[in-house]
Amino acid sequence: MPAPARTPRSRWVEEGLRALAAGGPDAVRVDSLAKAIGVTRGGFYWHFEDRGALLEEILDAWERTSIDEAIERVEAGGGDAREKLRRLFDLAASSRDLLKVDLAVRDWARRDPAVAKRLRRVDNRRMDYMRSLFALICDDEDEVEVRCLFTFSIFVGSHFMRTDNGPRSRREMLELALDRLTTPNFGAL
Amino acid sequence: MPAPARTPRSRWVEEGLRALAAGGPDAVRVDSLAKAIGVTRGGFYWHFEDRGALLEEILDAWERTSIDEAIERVEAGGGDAREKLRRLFDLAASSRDLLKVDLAVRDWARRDPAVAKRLRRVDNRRMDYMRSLFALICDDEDEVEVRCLFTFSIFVGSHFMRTDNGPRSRREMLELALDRLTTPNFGAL
DNA sequence: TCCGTTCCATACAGTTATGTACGGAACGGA
DNA sequence: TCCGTTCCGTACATAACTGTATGGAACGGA
Repeated sequence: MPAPARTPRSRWVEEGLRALAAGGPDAVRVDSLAKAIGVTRGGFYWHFEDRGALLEEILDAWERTSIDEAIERVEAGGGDAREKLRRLFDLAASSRDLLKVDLAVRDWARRDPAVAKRLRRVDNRRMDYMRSLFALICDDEDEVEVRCLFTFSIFVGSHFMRTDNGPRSRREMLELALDRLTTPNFGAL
Repeated sequence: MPAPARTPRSRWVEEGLRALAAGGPDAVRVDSLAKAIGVTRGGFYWHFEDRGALLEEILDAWERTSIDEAIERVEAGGGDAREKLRRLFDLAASSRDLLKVDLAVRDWARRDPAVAKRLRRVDNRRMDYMRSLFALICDDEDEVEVRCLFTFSIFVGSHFMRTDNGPRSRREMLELALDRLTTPNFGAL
């Protein structure tokens, strides 16, 4: 019967995610993954049709863990909408590796329509979830939308910005912004 | 005396910017630039030491045009702070090519410290300029900072997001957000 | 011990890129 | 017409990577 998997399929995907996070899709090279794992490319082509097939599976893995798991974990904690938003933000900021994959995929999506389609699916689900939370905090529909946009923008944008020391530190700024965003009807014009 | 430049140095930089915008730094290949221009690589190495030298000059060009020219153009239009912010936003959203270079540089900066340093310089100058404008609109210092963060985040983040049809269109959303941000003291908590 | 499954190493062919060397071609003055 | 500047084309050496083919090695049952 089956012999144990020494370097199973998942290992290549795992190492692929690491490479993607570190250097984008162009850094996902069969050669370097093999070197990182400590084997030659021999086994790779037993598992995968070609390099493209690996990239697909990498995206599959990212898509699964980045929506389902995330929302699940936030919901599991319970609490009101404000606490959940807090937790969502902390979660997004915490798991360093997953975040880097996320950013790499975002750039990748700019030039690959198939990747863009996947990202759209993921972002829409995240946005829907956020909308449902903000709707519990404020009544006005436009207000909800604007807060979603701000929140999502800060989450994504802040990692692509390189600004240092204005009057306040980055961390302080995010805190301040978050407080604003989770305060009921602060700006119902 | 000097013969006319048929494919001058600047031509390579220009085509390099185009490639960078389209596919990131990895897409800036001496070979493909030559093909795009319609010559062989022969002349390239007369102008540049190597591929790295070209990348440096590409970044130089981006740095020059993306701060100095931008701020200059916004200031040239005159008007009050609100109008200038409006114009700043329109400008940023309009020139498609420059924007794409900007986004490519942002991703690039995540893995190259030298690029990150340049981006920091640029972003700080932009942030300083925005801060000076928002300070004319609202008094509270924290308020100014939060608005800067929101504005910059939306500018950068919205191009890395892939969300469609919430209740309102993307364009409407940005309008709505901008109105909020340029309204004096809307949320002076 | 033998067998099937799972994987690894090695060798090879092909592609695409870099950088170097060098012989010119084109062009505008003098 | 000759010359210097500015480039272009070609050939060559090298490197990095992809994918294929093939012969096994390691391992756990039966």
